[in-house]
Amino acid sequence: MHMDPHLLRTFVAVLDHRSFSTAAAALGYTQSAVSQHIAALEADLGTRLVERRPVAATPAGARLMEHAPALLLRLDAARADIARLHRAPADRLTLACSPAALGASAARALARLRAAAHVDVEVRVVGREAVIEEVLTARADLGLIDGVAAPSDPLPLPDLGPTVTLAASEEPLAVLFPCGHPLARRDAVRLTDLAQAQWIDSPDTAVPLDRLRAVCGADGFRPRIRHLGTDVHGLAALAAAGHGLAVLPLPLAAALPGVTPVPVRAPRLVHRTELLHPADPSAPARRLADLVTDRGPSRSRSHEDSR
Amino acid sequence: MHMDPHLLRTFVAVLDHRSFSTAAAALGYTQSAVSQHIAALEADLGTRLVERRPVAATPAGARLMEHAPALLLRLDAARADIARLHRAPADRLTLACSPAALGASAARALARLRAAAHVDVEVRVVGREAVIEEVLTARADLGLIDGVAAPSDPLPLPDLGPTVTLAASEEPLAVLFPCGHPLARRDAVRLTDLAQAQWIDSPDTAVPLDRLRAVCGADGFRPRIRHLGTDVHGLAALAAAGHGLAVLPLPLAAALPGVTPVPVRAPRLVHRTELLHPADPSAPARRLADLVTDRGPSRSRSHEDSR
DNA sequence: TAGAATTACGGAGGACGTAAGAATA
DNA sequence: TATTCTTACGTCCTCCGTAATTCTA
Repeated sequence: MHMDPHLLRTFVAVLDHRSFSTAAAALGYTQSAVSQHIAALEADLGTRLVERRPVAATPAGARLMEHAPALLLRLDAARADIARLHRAPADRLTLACSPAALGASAARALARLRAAAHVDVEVRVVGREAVIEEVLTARADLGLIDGVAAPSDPLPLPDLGPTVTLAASEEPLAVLFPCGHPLARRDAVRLTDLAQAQWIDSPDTAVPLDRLRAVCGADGFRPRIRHLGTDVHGLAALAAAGHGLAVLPLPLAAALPGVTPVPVRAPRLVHRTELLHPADPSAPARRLADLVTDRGPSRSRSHEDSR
Repeated sequence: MHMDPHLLRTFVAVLDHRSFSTAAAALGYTQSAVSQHIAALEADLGTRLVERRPVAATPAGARLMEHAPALLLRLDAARADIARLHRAPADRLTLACSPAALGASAARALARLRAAAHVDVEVRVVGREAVIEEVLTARADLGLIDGVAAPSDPLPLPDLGPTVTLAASEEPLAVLFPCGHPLARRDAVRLTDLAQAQWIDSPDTAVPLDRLRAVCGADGFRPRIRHLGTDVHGLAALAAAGHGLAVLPLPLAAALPGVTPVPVRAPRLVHRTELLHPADPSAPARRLADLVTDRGPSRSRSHEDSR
């Protein structure tokens, strides 16, 4: 009865679904049970967490929502971590991948691995958060995740537990302009000059706008339309049609039809791809990690040895 | 019954105490209950987690130990975060502080705050992990934590949830030599040259040796004796007596008796102090934060907005 | 053989479903 | 008034303590 994971799970489900009843259905509970769960949590914490009709988080509930999903994820990660110990090495390697992380170098490494080791590889392209989730919960053996950072800085990844990140590659950034756009003929642009432009918010495919805001230390980058999913070509189509701008790695952007990528000159940033793997990856996973990073058995920074 | 926090709590206690019975006493349970908790966890995860007589973690148990304490801490953090919302602003400000973080600038800021705002301040000096714990669980309003990093790099802090870090200050590093030591007359030393020297492991007071190893990318830095607690002068006494070397910030080290601090030339590192505070600090806490960092109301990097 | 963990068992309390009752759009 | 959440209540099951049992240093 004391912050039970079940309670947290239904709490999250209720806010996700904005409804007790559909949350109950999703979890296989009765509406009544869900109601009791929320009531129990609220009694335990001594505050109302959820506003009913319409269902929404109270300030306290919003606070709890900053913790609960991470807690539940880590709980699953713990279970997965232990399960991994007693699991036969799979014959197939699963790689979770954010769209812009699946660049040429990763593809080449995969090809080499399949040729050399005759390992079946499954590549699953998902959003960035999902990459982390899949690696932590062992639904994927490895993850490739992309983002922007200052050159040779690590990506700021949240709360990974005993997981290891390995730098994979850095590439220049580019802004996608529709072909024929006045700025499309420039050699380079400054992101800060474009803060007031029209942007496409494509948090899972391109660089998320809030990340741009953070990294430029500037406001702006207001989304004009929102693009969900992990389809790079769909994003390119939107950009080509003039719906707004987006930031992608230059090599990837250069291969997209209908858009002209213009390198980002300032601030000095790179598109960085990192390889995520559990603390003790399987042998083929380790193999692939070495291939992707293009170096021999290698040092990597771990997340729990810090301070 | 599904990875209940209670079970995790007793699991951690059992391994901490290396005994079911003393863990039971510490938790206010019966030995029997503890035994049942462990059995339940092991049944749930399908593996033995604890070796009995002597009590020790199995490999799977060690895995779980990489998650359980963090989970429990975050659980407490969530509760504390919510409690903070409905709590009257305290008349007293509590600052948790790692020993080497309490430098001159922090002391000055505290003095100014007391003078300007007539706020009672309680400073509690504890180990680095405890600083994080106290801030997350709202036992302290603010935390000052120190460590080494490359210049203007953030400290690598684990899993802080919705917490904000604010750069406070950077200072040169120094190695503590006993006065009269042959190297004590040098202007500067390289840490890597000293990897094979005798070291004092003082993880809570000086820079932890494993951090030195990580940051130098070198092995060595073997502990000769271990110094626990948070007493800088005790550490200095040990160093002065020639028991081994330790790394501290230069300004602090210069004020210690019996030792000669020699600046670290390479690798290019700084002693960095960061101020930790919850996402919505109380007004006096915010005030102190601004004083410590010596700038007006200020931007800060948050931990959950990443990617 | 003593100290320490496990197993057996019973009672108290918690959790969930059914169903009836309030509340709001 | 219809939908959605809450409350009431009964049943089942879980949890923990007592106490007897087994294990091992």
